[in-house]
Amino acid sequence: MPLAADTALASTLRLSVMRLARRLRTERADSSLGLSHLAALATLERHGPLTPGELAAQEKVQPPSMTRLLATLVGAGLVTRTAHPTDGRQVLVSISREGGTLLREDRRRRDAWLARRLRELEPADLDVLRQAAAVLDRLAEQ
Amino acid sequence: MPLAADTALASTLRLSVMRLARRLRTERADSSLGLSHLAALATLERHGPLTPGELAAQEKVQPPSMTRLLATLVGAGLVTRTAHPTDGRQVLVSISREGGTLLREDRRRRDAWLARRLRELEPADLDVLRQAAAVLDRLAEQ
DNA sequence: TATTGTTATACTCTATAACTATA
DNA sequence: TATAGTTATAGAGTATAACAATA
Repeated sequence: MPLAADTALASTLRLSVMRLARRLRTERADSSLGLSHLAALATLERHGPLTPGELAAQEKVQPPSMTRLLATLVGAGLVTRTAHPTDGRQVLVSISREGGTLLREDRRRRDAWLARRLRELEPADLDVLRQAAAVLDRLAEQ
Repeated sequence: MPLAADTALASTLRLSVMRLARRLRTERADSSLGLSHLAALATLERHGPLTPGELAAQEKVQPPSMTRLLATLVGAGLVTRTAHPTDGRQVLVSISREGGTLLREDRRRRDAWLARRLRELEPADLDVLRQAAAVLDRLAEQ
C-alpha cells in the first residue's frame, strides 16, 4: 500500500469518525452518568472483574481518575468491590446486577438513533460496518 | 436484516467510533489548544466571519462558553474581533492568517498519527476502512 | 423592554504528585 | 524497594445567573 493512499485514507477516515462521534454525542439520551462511567461499566461487563489499575489501563485514563470514577459507580450500586484473593494491595471490581440493567437500558436508549439510521442501509453496508468496528477498535488500541 | 442484529451492531459501532474519536482527540498537535478551540477555528474558516452568538449556536455551546473560548483564541492571535457595521451590540470574529496556518498544521499531525497506525494494518483491513468511511459519513448526515 | 455579549461563580472530568498499605 | 490504590490538589471546559451596553 503506497504511503500517499494511507495519508488520504487517514484524512478521510479521521473526518468520518469525528463527524459520526460528534453526532452520536449530541444524539445520546441524557443519562445521569457521564460517558466515561458508562464506558467503564461496559468494559467490566465485557471483561468480567478487573482491578482498578487494569480498568484504568483499559479505559486509557490514569489510576486516580479511575478511583474517582469507581467511587461514583460504587456509590450508585452499579459496581461492587471485593478483596483480591492473593494480593492484599489489589482490589477487584465487578459490575452489579443493577449496573448491568442500567447499561442495557442506557444502550437501548442511546443506540436508538444509530439503529434507526442503520435500518436505512443496505445489507452490504452493514457488513462493512461489522468488519470495520473491529478494525477501528484495533486502531484505537495501545 | 432483523432488528436484533441492528441493535447489536449499533452498540458495537458506537463504542468503536467513540473510542477511536477519543484517541484521535488525544493525538492532537502540541498546539496546546483544546478540541473546542480548534472546532471553533474550523467553523470560522468554513463560514467566514460570525458573531460570538452565531458561533456559539453553530458549535452548540452557550454564549458565555464561547466568550471564554474566544478570549483564548484572540489572545493567541488566531482570531480577530471587529465591530459590527450596523449593530453596536454585536461583534464579528474572523480567523486570522495564523489561525488558518495552525488549523492546517493540526490536521496534518492528526493525519500523520492515524496514517502511521494504518500502515500496521493488513490490506484487507484497509479496504474495509475505505468502504466504511463512506458509510460512516452517510450515517452522520442530515 | 428585548437582545447581545460579558463577568461571576460553580460543577464535572481529568491530570500529576504525594501518601498508605502491602509484597 | 517496588507496586496498587487512594487522597490532595490543580487545570481545563462548560454551565447557569447576574450585569452592562445597545436596539
